[in-house]
Amino acid sequence: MANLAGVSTGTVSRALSRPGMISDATRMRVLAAADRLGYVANGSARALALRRTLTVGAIVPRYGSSSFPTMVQGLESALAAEGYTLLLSAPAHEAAREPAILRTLLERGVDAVALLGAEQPPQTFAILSAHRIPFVMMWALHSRDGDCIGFDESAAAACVIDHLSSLGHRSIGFIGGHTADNERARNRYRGIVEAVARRGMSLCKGASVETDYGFRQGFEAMQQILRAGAPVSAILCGNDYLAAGALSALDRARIEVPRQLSIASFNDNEFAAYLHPPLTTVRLPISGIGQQAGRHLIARLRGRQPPAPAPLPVTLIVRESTGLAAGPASARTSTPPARRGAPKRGSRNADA
Amino acid sequence: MANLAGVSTGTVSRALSRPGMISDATRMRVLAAADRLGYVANGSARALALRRTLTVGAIVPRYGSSSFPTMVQGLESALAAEGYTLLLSAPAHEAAREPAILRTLLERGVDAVALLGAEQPPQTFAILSAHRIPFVMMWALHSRDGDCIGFDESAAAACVIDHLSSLGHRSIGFIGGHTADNERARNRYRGIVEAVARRGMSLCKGASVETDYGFRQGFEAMQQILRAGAPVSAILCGNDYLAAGALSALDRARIEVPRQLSIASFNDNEFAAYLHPPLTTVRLPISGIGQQAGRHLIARLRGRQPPAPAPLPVTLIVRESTGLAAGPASARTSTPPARRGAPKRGSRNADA
DNA sequence: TTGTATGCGTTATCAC
DNA sequence: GTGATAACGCATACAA
Repeated sequence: MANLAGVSTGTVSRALSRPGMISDATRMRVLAAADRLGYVANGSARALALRRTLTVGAIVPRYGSSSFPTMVQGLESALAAEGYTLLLSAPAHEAAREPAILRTLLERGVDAVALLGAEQPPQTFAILSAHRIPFVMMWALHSRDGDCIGFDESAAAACVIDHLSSLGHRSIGFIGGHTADNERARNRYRGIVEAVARRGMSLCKGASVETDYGFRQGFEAMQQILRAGAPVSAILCGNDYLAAGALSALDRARIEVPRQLSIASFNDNEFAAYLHPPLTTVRLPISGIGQQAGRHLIARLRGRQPPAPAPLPVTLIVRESTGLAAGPASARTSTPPARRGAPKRGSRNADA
Repeated sequence: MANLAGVSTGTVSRALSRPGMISDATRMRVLAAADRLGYVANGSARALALRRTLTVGAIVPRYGSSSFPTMVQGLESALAAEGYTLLLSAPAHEAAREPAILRTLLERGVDAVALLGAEQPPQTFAILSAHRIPFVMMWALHSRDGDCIGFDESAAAACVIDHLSSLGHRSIGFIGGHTADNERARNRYRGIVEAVARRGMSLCKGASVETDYGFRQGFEAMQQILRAGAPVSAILCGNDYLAAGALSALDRARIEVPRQLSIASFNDNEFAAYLHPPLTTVRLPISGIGQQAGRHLIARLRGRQPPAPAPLPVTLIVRESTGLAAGPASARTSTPPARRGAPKRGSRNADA
C-alpha cells in the first residue's frame, strides 16, 4: 500500500489521520491508493501503538428480557457520536458476577467500562482501578466505589405514594421484582416501604408479591392477590409489564377497576396506560441513563472532568384526578394518554 | 512480568495459552506472578500477532424500539459460549446503510459480521468479500449475496391466513409496519397478500394501515379502521404491540370483540394474548435467529462447513376453535394461555 | 522444556 | 513535508 502510492508507511499514516501535516498532492495519491486497495486500517495495530482502542465495554446481564436495551441504545448512540464503539457483554444472570467477564473486556482493550448497578464483586473495582480504566455504574444512585448514573428510586416511590395518599388510599399492595437478586427491585421496594411509612400508610403483606418482571407474572400475582382478598384499595406495580398483567387479571375477574382498586405503576414503556387510562405511572429515564453514562465516560476519556453525577429526573404522570369514590375514569380519558411525551393530566418532577 | 516469574516472555505466553507445552512448576510460577500483577493479556497485541480478534461485529439499526434485543441476546450468548465477543453497532435508521459503519467494524478487526436483513448496499458485500470476512444476514430468508438465517414470512402468513380462512373469514384488514423502509414488514405484507389471494380472500384497503410497530400505533390504526367502517371480519396485526393496541382500541370502542371482529397477530412476546385470549398468533423464532446466526459464524470461523441455512420453524398458536359466530371466547379461556411454552389449543409447524 | 529472535501494522520521534 | 526507525505486547519458529 505504501509503495503503491510511492511513499513511506509513515506518510500514509499521516495522510490518513493528520491531513493537515501533509501536502495536498501526496495526500491525494495516498487516498487514491487506499481507495483502490479497499484499505481499512488495522485497529489492533493502531490500538497497540496508540494504547487506546476507542472502544467502551458494557456488562449488562439479563439483557433480552428487560428494558435494558433502551438503556444500551442510549449508551451506544452517545458513544458512537464521539467515535467510540460499544463492546457488549450480556452474560446470563448467574455469570454476571464473574470477574472473567470483565477480564475478557479488558483483554479486548476497552478504554472504559459501563456496568449495570452499583453492586459488583469487590474484585471488579480492584481490577478496574488497577488498570486505571474509567467506569460508571448505570441505573444506580450512590456508591463509594465510583460514579453512578441513575435516578432516585426513593424520590420516584415518594412521588407515586404521595399521590396515592392524596387520593385517600391507606392500605396498598405491591407487585415487584425479586429483591433477592435484583438491586433495582430492592431499591424500588425500599423506597416504597419508606414512603409508605412516612405517609402513615401501610403496605399489606397479603397483597405484596415478588415475581419476575413480565406480563404473565403480573397477571398471576394479581390473581393471587385477589384470591387472598387482602384489604387494599390500590396496587402499585414495579413496572409496566406487571401493571398490564395485573390490569388484565382484574378485568378477567370482572372487578370494576377504578372503583374498587386503583393501579399505579413504574413504567418504562407506556402501553399499560392504554389498557387502563386512569393508571398513574412514574416515567423513568431509562434511555437517559445510557446517554448520560456515555457522555460521562467520554468526558473522562477526553481528560475532562465530567459534571458531578446528579439523579436524573423522574416524572409522575397522573391520569386520575379524583379520589377513591370516582366513577370509571375511562369515560373521561377516551383519547390515548401521554401523546407526544406530554403528560395528559398533570405531572411534576420528583427532583424539583 | 516475565522477569518477576524469572522466565522469558515466550514462556509466559506459552504458560498462559499452551498449558500442555510447559512444565507444571514454571507454569505455576507464571500463573502466580500473573495473579499478583493482575495481569491481563493485551488483546490488540494478540490480535496483531494472531491476525484474529475473537470478536464478531453486528450491525442492527433501530435497536431500542423493536424485538431486536432478543435476537442480539441470542447472538451474544451463542458467540460467548465459544469465546467470541460481540461488537454491537446500533446506528440510527438513516445511517444504517452507510458503509462507514461497516468500515468502523472492520477497523476494529472483527472476525465476522452479522447483518440485519438481506437488503444491504452493494458496497457492503464488496467490502466483506474483499476482506474475506464471514458474514450472515439475520431475519432474512434468501439472498444471492450470502447466507441468511431467518424464517419464512410467507409460510408464517399462510399459516395464519389459512386459519382465518377456516374460521370463515373472507375479507380482512392488516395493521403492519412501514413497508417502504422496512424489509421485514415488506416481506410479511407480501406473504399475506399472496396467502390471501391463494385462499380467495380479500385484503380490504380501507382496513389496512401502515404504521410504526408500537402499542399506540396499533391503537390509533384500529381507531382509524373503525371510523372507516370497512367491511372486514378480522384484523391481522404485524406484531404483538400493534395487536395489543388494536385490541385496546376495540375495547375502548365498546365493540363486542369475538363476535364482530377477530384479531390475529404475529407475536414476538406474548402479552397481547392475555389481553384477549382468543387471539391467534404466529410465534416467531426471534431469539433462535440470533443463536443460529452465532453458530453459523462460529462454524465458518472454525473452518467447518455450517449446515445449510434452513428456515427456522414458526408456530401457529390457535386460541379460538370455532367459527365467526362463536360467542365470547374468553369464557372458555380464563386461564392464561401458552403456559410453559406449550400452545394452548393447538399448534402446527408452518414448515412441516 | 525453555530462551531467543522476529514479525504482526500502526504511530511517534527524529532526522533530513 | 517526507523518509527512516523504533516502539507497542504478543505468538511462534527455531535454537538450545
